[in-house]
Order: sequence, then structure tokens, then C-alpha cells
Amino acid sequence: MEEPERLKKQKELIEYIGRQNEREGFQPVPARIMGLLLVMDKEEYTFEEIVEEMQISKSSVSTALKNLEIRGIIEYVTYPGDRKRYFRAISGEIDTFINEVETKMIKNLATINQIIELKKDPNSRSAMFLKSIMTGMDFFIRKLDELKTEYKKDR
Amino acid sequence: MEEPERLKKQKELIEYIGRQNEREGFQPVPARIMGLLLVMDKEEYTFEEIVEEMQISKSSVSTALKNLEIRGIIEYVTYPGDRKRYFRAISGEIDTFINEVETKMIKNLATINQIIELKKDPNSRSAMFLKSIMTGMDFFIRKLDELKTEYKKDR
DNA sequence: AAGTTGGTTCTGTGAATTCCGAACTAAAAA
DNA sequence: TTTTTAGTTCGGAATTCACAGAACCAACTT
Repeated sequence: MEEPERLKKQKELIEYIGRQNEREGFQPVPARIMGLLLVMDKEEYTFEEIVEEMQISKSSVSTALKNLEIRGIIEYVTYPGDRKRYFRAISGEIDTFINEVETKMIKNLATINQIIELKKDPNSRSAMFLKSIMTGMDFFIRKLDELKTEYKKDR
Repeated sequence: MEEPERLKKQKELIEYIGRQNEREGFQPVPARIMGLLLVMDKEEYTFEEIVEEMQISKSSVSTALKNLEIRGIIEYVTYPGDRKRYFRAISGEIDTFINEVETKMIKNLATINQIIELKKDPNSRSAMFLKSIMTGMDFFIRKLDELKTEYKKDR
């Protein structure tokens, strides 16, 4: 692929990832900065470079980076004798993702349990149905744990 | 538990589920209507009943219900000789949930693949790292499929 | 044919969000 | 000590969004 063509496609991909991240609850600016850090060839971006590259105000970049750092999905390093911060995407391993799914499910499980406990008739169609969901989730969560250990063992 | 006490707790739970759903990208109104349909003892709600119960305008309820239906998480039934629609939460089985997780992962996988393909150096630290993520996701997705069939067999 | 029921669709608005510029700060350089 | 660098924080402007109200529509009733 021609060099300018590749660059153009990278930019488009950043925009796409940006929109995708927005759907995950990111604000537009952090969403696209994430894209930048993932897509481009440069492994580390300074604050100033992000401002330049994305044409976003310093203040927005500042809050966005703080935001992303708090979420634990980017980090920065500094080099001796250089006051700049070098930002990069954090290497989120697969079990981070699994853990997220798991945590969410456990929380949902608790909520469903609450719902059932507050039903007048615990044998009603909806209560029974919710119980079956719980069984399924339980099964799933147990399996997720097995899965994590299995994956770790493999490497 | 005393009857009014139970009702109060149900209302609180609806509000909690509402906030939870908002975090999943729902708007406030659909988020709480979902809660209503899940928590209360009444198995089916008419449009009018939802308006009454939640004190929300007809227009908002109308769009919210359409919204939820398009998402495929509620449905309505009608009864002969009755023009009203009776809404209820759809019995989303556990594999619906798994499928959602799976679909999302597959989409992410495709995006990551795009990123790698657009890298100048496919052996760079970040490209290698993305590849390892892909391996993990691949493993996970395959296992999810096994898991679904295993679960179905059990019942 | 006129009215009622059970909603839907279409703006308008208040509130929330997002972003920017300007003022500020802390550390390093001159 | 002043200036420059590398950002942060604050207040407001602009944009976006969710919701309500009103007008509307289609089917049924009287």
C-alpha cells in the first residue's frame, strides 16, 4: 500500500474506533485519543504531539488523558532529563477483559436475586424465569474462572 | 415483609436498575421502564399503565418502548377484541447474553486486525502485543461456543 | 358522522455535556 | 531572577440530548 494511502486509512480507523469507543461510554475526545495511541506507528505520544495531531485544545487533551489514565487504559512514562510525558496504551491482557465480564455478571446476578426476593409470588412465571437465568449465569461465571486458569496455563 | 414496605423496595430497585441500565447506554426513561417490567409483580403492562405508573409523558413512553423493542429486549402481545398492547420483558436466555459478549469480541477482533494490517512494521512492539491480544480473544471466543453447547446439553 | 381510544410524530426547550480559551502553576533553563 | 516549557484548572460558550406538549392519525364505538 502506498504510504499516504496507509496514513489516510489509519486516520479513518482512528475515527471509527473513536465512534466505537463513544458507544462504550467514552467522550468523543478520549475516545479518539485511544484510537490514536492504538493505531499509529509511533509507540509513544507526548501531550504536545497529541494536541498537534488531533487539533484539540490543550485543556481537552489534558482532561482526556487524565480520564483515560484513571480508567487504567493508558499510562505515561518519563525519561530522565526530559520533562515531557510519553503516553501509550496499556497492554490490557485478555483476562482483564474476562474479569470485566465476570464482575458485571456477578453484579447482575445480585440484582436478579433482589428482584426475585421482592416478588409476591416466587413461583410466578417471571420469577421462575429469572431463576433460570440465574442458573445460567452461575454456570457461566464458574466456567469463566476455569477458562482463565486454562488460558494462563497454556502460555 | 409488610406489603407497603415491599412495594417501596421494588420502586427503589427499579430506580437502581434504571441507573445501572443508564451505564449500559440506555436513556433514563427506557432504563427505568425496563426496571419496571422486570421488578413488578404485574407480568404485562399496557402503554397507559406505564404512563401512569412512571409519571412520564405519552410521547416519551412511546419512543422508549419503540426503542426497547428495536433492541429486542421487550415485546408486546395483543389480545383479540382489545386494542391495547401489553408489554413485557423478553425472556433473554443466558446464551443471548453470551452471544452479545461474543459478537462484541468478534467485532473488536476485526478492528484489531485492521490496526495490525495498517502498521508499517508488523513486528513492532505494539503490533506484536496486539497479536497476542488477538490470540487470547480467539481462544476465548472458541471456548464461548463450547460453553454454549455444553450448557444447552445440560438442560 | 362524530367522538373516543390508543397511541405516534414533530417541534421547542431546559438541562446536561463537551470543549475551548485564558489564567494559572510548578519545574527547568537562561 | 526572568523566561520558557509542560502542562492543569476554571469559567463560560456552544453543542447535544432527553423529555414534554401539542398536533396528529388510525381504528373502533356510538
